[in-house]
Amino acid sequence: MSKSEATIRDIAKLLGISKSTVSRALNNHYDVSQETSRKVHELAAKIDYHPNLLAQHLKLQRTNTIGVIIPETVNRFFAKAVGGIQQAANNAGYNVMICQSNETLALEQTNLQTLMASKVDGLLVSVSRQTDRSEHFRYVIDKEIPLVFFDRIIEDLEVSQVYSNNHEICFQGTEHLIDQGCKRIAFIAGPKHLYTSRNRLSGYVAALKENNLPVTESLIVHTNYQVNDIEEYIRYLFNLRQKPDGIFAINDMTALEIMHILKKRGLQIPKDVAVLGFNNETICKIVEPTLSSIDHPAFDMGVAAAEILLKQIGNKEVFQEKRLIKSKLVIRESTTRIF
Amino acid sequence: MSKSEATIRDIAKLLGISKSTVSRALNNHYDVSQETSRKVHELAAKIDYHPNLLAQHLKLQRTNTIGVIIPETVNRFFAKAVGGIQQAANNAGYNVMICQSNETLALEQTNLQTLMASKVDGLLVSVSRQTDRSEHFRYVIDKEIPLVFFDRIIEDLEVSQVYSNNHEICFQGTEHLIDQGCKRIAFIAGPKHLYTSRNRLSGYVAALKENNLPVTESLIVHTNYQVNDIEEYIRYLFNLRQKPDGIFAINDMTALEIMHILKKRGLQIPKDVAVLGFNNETICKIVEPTLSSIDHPAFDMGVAAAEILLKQIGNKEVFQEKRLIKSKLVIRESTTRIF
DNA sequence: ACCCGTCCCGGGAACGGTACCGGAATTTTA
DNA sequence: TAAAATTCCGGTACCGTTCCCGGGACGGGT
Repeated sequence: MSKSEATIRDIAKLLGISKSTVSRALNNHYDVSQETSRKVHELAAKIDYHPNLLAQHLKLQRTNTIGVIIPETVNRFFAKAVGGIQQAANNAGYNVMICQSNETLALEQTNLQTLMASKVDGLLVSVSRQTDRSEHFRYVIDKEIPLVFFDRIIEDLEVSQVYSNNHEICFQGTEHLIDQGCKRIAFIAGPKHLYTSRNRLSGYVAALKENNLPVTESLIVHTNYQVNDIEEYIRYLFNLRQKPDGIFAINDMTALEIMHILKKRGLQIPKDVAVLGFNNETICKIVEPTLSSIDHPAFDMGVAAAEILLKQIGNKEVFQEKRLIKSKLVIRESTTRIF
Repeated sequence: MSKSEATIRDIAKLLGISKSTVSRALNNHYDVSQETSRKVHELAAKIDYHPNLLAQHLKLQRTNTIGVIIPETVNRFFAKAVGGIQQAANNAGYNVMICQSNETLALEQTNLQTLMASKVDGLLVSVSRQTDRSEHFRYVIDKEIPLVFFDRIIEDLEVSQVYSNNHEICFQGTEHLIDQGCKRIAFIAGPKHLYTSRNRLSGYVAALKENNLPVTESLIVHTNYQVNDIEEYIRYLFNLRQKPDGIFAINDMTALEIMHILKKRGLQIPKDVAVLGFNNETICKIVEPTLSSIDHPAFDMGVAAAEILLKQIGNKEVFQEKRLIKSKLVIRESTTRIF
């Protein structure tokens, strides 16, 4: 008895009415008398009836769930973004199904398949660092399933996107380092083809040019967001004839590791080398010296992405919205060389 | 045409056979000739047929998805655990639906409702820090839905659980501090009624008693995993007549903040005060001094929990499995006072 | 007395699959 | 050559909803 759930026709039978009437009553439709409606609701509560969402979704052809594909939950940026997505979705009565691509294209593709097979009403994605093609997303677009990219977007697809001012903020960050007297600024960049890292790098380059500093290829290091080979990069950088006096790192973890290595080498921060991170995690405030960073509003981006997607799911006419969520430069001790 | 998906009866019509045959062919059942099976598969591939999981699940009365309720994804422990869960689940052909309770009982309860309404095949949960009752879980158990707790478990429920040696490892950690010559060890504990923090605290107390040290109430501080009031706790601790010479903190973030505050106060670590963290995050290795910590195997716990749950979903006879995943003490500079 | 609205309600067809069961066609066995 | 077994397939019910459509009851207007 506790095995099989109560259904709408159990209520119908018990009340001696038809299941269509019960359905209408439960959905507070017209064409049902106050009296029967009350009886239905009472009985439903009594026998602990819960509608079977599977059946409902099959019939209604929508699932009230949105699918999310992110590279990794252990990446704090995405963990926070997921928080924002869930908040916005839940407020609108939607559920969220999260998949991780583990930064691989293959998993991203299969994630897409399973989410589509699950008939999600829309998709939120931030691509993996391997993703250098977009056919799988075109497929989604062809099927007219609402799709919104956030943070790591693909530009040449005609879909909505939530992005941040990567170029501008890195321009600003680099200029800040220049203002502090840095002449040779190294840039620890992300994977080359990734939207975010490409634009961040271009911001750095633009700032150098704007300030008549040479753009030195050897000072630009491309990483793949792994932490393990940082030590080697640093060794390389500080074996150059002219060593860097400032480092702009792609994320805070990398920046912290760099600071650690520099300190071991007897270098002072920010006196000998200024270090600027990215993401502005809480750790920045409680490290020695405190780490300047770029505040990258993950939660807000998640909220924005979800909002746009939900709007898109509501309206059937397709539209494209590109929303900018600005990052901000947060200056702390690690880049303060002028008092 | 691209709007409505191809169905099993489209294939049937096109091939002039019945949909039951198509269904059998697609599922590689018996009772269908090689010839027709081939034709069905070819056509399915050609018209890009994908089975509608909603319909399948409704008919089959199972969804191949497991529900997960965790306090927060931004908590790295749970982010990692989710990684393990997803890996194990995907390997077994299961999907994962993740919900966050945001550390509140209310959200935990509604999460449970939505997951059950979605007809997940089983549930994996780590309770919120507010959770001090278990009725909502009893409800799940009554419905005979497989349920496995991990890390933050509820002991008095007869369900499977994956836990770690909280008591033992904190005993060991505390004894390590004692071995390093600490006489007055403060313990920054978590919420009182939480399984993990309760047992960690008891391990600390047991170690003190075992080593004939007094258990001083004023050295035990209960936090709620928020970071903001740490400064006040430290001020309190170091205003005591006899100040602590060792601190065992509930997590690494707290430990780091404590180190930061102590350094600002001119205290040396580990000379004046030894500090021991919990979770062994990567940051421990790149901070000054490097932070000793407890390695708490999140990923493995996630894998174990998922494995047990899947086994439970497979077998219909209910059973209870309690699996221990051991934490390990990792000693670094912050607690090394004897050379 | 008839017609027409309004108010409720029930029957039944979907949604897209799966599975039981029965039966026709073909092959094997007696 | 007839009976039995095997192979393959179709019809149909069902999973639990929603919704369209038709219709009965009742009342008021002509």
